[in-house]
Amino acid sequence: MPELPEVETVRRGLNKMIIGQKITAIDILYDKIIVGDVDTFKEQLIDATIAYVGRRAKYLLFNFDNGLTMISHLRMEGKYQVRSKISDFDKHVHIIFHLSNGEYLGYRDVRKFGRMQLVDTNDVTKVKSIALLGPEPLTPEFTYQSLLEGLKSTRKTVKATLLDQHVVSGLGNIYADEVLWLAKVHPEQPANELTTQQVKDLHNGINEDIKKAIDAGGTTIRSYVDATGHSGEFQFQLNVYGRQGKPCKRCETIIEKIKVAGRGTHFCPHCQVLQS
DNA sequence: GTGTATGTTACCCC
DNA sequence: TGGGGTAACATACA
Repeated sequence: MPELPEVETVRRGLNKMIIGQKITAIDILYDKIIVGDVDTFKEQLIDATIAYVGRRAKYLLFNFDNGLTMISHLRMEGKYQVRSKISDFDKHVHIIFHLSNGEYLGYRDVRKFGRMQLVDTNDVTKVKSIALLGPEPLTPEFTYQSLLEGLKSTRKTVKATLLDQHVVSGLGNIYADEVLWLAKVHPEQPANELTTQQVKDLHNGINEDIKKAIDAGGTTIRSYVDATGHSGEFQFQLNVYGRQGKPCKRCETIIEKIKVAGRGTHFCPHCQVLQS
């Protein structure tokens, strides 16, 4: 599913394909994707030109030359596609942007969970969902100290805390399991009980894993492809996610799968021991 | 038909 | 109150 590395890969693909294109028309086939008034959304984007696609955590930021930004979250299965004919889109494409070069940018979302919201570019950081995000990996703001403070402030399980976008943003279920394995931390360990060394290992592991995943173009587990239609390659480097029943790559103990914070959670019962 | 999958928000409850 | 748990969103697939 799209977590930070997948969204970053989509962003890069979009920037190669649609920069400088003007929106000439928009077809909205499923209203609930759009946050706010659908007609206003259309009116404000017609004749606007796409200047640059940015990103904050898992949010794509389509910046237009008229001072507006479209905040787009892919949630579980959202994806963007560029096609030369509308008939090239299937029934799961709910929003179609007509571009000035004659091509079409489609938003496909089987589950319809994704959302798009149009705001003034100057106000993007004031939008609640963006404003409350914690620092993201690979930025100067994501420090050992910031992670330590986020973990120390709660008795929630460390896994739930890593998934909490206010502590560190951009991680989802796959990378949360991966970094816990890297740092040898049990997913159900209360966040405020981690040792200094474990927090350091988590901080390093998050940065390194996210960087490797971006370099690999993200992880394709179920359906993820980037804006150019390519799969990611990081699934071949996963250490625990989806490996239940298989031997741990460090110690050969069989990887287990349990439920933590309502999510499927994979860990090595030998490397990742619950400490009391 | 049933259970499971994932991200985020809403909401109930102790 | 904070926070834990879970439903809801909508669909595909084993």
